[in-house]
Amino acid sequence: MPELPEVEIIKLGLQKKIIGQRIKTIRILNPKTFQDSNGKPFKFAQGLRGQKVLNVWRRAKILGIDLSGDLILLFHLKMTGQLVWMKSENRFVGGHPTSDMLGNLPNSHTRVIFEFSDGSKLYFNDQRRFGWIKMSSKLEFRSEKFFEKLGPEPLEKGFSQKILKENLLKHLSMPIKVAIMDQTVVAGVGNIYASEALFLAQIHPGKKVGLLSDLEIKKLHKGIIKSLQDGIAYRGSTMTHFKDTEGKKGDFLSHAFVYRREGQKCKKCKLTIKKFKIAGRGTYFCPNCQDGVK
DNA sequence: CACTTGACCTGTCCGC
DNA sequence: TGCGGACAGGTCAAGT
Repeated sequence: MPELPEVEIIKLGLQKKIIGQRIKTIRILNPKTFQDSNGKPFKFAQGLRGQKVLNVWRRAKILGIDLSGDLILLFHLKMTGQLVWMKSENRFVGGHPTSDMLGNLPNSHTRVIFEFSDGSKLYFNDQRRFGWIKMSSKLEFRSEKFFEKLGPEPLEKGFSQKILKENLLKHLSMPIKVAIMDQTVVAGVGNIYASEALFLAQIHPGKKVGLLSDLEIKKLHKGIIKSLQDGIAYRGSTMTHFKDTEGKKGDFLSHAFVYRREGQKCKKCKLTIKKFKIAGRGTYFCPNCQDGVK
């Protein structure tokens, strides 16, 4: 599920809910999900007990929680991960869950449960079990190369056209869609927002990086930023799994130009949206609006 | 070295 | 109704 906008929505939700709370208990229902910094299942999660949540942050598609006691938790939700927060007694904020929301938790996909000092709980659910939580000390974290290779944050000032071009030029023969999903080129773009950004930039997803003009890179830079901002504004993309911290779906896909719109009319030119595969991933585009591979 | 494919998992949907 | 295959937000390691 989650690309940059979805993780951002979760970050904003958690900041409001858990900063200042202390961890009371942690239940690990799937040992593989909870790992040390080397990816080995963690055996000493009880070290978390009593630690206070100091901050919640995001880098690329990774969510971080800074704790007292020199500890850091990192979360990667991969395809189907969810972080859903509830007040005590498994009740949603705002009352009974609507059809947009989850049923009661834990469910069969709940892998880890954190309980906080006020009785609220944070459920890490993950149908496919690709997602992980890593725990390390701040000291260990600082010396880690974990984030070193990541490209720039596209919604921060450091993401200039110039940087995008420099990073793209390392991958001249790659289809542009694959290149912008490469986390070392730009951080946080995944399969949905890659298709959307390329539509906004009017570039065919299969066009080789080396064939892009400066104007196209300029439009792509804008398109990446715009699609991600819209993703956040509509509170993320839900195909089936993405939920925010209150269990609500995101609405971005009903505003998408191309993603999952195969056979439907282009919102700009009214011709038909097409789908094909690039590097094994479903890719959507408008053959009329997006420049071909010449 | 640059790039592509398969593996990791579970669930759903579609065609036969 | 059942069964096999393709596919689904991501990222590695292994292979070409």
